[in-house]
Amino acid sequence: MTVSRLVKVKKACQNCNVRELCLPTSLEGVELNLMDEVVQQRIRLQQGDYLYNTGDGFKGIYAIKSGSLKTSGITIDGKEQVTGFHLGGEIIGMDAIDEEIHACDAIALTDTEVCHLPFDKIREISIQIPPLLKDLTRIMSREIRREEHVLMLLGSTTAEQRIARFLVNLYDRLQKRGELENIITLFMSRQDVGNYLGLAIETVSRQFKNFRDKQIIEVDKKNIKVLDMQRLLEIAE
Amino acid sequence: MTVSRLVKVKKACQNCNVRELCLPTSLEGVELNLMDEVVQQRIRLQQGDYLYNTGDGFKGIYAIKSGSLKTSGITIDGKEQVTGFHLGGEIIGMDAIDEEIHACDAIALTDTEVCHLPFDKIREISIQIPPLLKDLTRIMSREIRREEHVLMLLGSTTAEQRIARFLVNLYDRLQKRGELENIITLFMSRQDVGNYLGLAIETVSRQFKNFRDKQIIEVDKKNIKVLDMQRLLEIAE
DNA sequence: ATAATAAATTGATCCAAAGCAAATACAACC
DNA sequence: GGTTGTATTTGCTTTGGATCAATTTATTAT
Repeated sequence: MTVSRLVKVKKACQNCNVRELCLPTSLEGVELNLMDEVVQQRIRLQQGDYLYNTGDGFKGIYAIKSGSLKTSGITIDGKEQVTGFHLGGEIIGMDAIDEEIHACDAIALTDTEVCHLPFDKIREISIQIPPLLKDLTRIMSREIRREEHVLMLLGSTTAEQRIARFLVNLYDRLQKRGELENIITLFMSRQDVGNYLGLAIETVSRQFKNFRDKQIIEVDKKNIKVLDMQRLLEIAE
Repeated sequence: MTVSRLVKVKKACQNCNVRELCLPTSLEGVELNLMDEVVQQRIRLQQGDYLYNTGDGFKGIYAIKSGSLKTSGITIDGKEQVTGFHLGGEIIGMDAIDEEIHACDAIALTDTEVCHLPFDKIREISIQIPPLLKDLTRIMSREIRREEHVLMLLGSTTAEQRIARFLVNLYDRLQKRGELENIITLFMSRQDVGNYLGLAIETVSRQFKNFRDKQIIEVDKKNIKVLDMQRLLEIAE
């Protein structure tokens, strides 16, 4: 099902123009340069579609144009473990470069558009255009640091602190992408939040209530309005 | 103190020969190729020495020849958070490539030797020798996957499972490096283990006792002898 | 050696978050 | 509209692991 979608999109959008079709406004210079040179196709995903599955052969990395995805692996005992949420302007799939096999699933959480960046071509062009090589290493380095950051996030002891840090992080990323002032759109389920943060969904729900009671946020299903960012930052520390 | 050590080593070991001086036997091909081209100096660290501090300017990445290090960041509220343990054959410092500032501390847990790999030179040579570019991206990809793996590790609910997974992971890495059969040498303190796994040191201690009572391991201070790997794997799942 | 300091273990208590269960809200479908 | 299935919230109970405190075991210095 996902595969047929991919094929269809491929036909519809060969060599699409980067600037026109595949550029989230939030993309920073490094991604922009890279994409400009190597983008070949745009892929549309509906909510729930897989961009790739664990075990899939590596075909390249993906720049997220719009929408959102989660990456999640399967632990040895068969349970899902969400390892990250990804927004427009970010690049995913770099964990598969080494072994040429994807080590996790990437699933669209909303309708999403990504640009496929064939990695062989990236390498090829990086040799011809040295500044692009710098961009490439910077992008990969950033991903390493992002994951280190998640590790720090999970280091917090209390559920309250984890949720606060999660919200602050998401807020920052959404604001950077020009989303509505003070609104955090949770594009993932409570289940995914809990899984990601190592908390039961009930705990996630109760912490939202906790912050609501303290007049720090307003919760309307998937939309969270931040009323008191100062307090939220204090709790996150 | 660390700085003076670095300077001293620099003088003693300029342009040391890679094959002779800086090669852990466990280094895989990709690191080996890379190092062969760009290694300039070897750095000796004593237990407790910092290879770099958070905020230090980025001077390059480091291939660990022998010994072990931990990387740890400081959370917003000032507490330490261990983000990884690193053994001979691994490469650290790649999180700083993007912003050219180290985002964490790297501290030697035992007497350690590392090879300094200036990153500008790596890029330069990668352009001249394309296979090295592939090696470089593979090494960075591997680091991304390693951190994803840690995230999965922390996803496990119970302390017992976390400790089991931690031991299995360490066992595998040490065996790959040709360490003694069935012996896991804990080169880090219980404090570090607990911090890394998000557990109190008392819990770490009690879980070791738990596995000891179950005849799964034998604990002699820093040395853990695995008596029943099957059981350990079952608990880790 | 012995003292002093730090690391690790063990015991006992307490609490935050998990687990269970039931109720409510939402979405998709006929 | 109503019905079914899913997601979320809320209440209640249980428990795993944190915390506090004391002891034992290492390590370092004198």
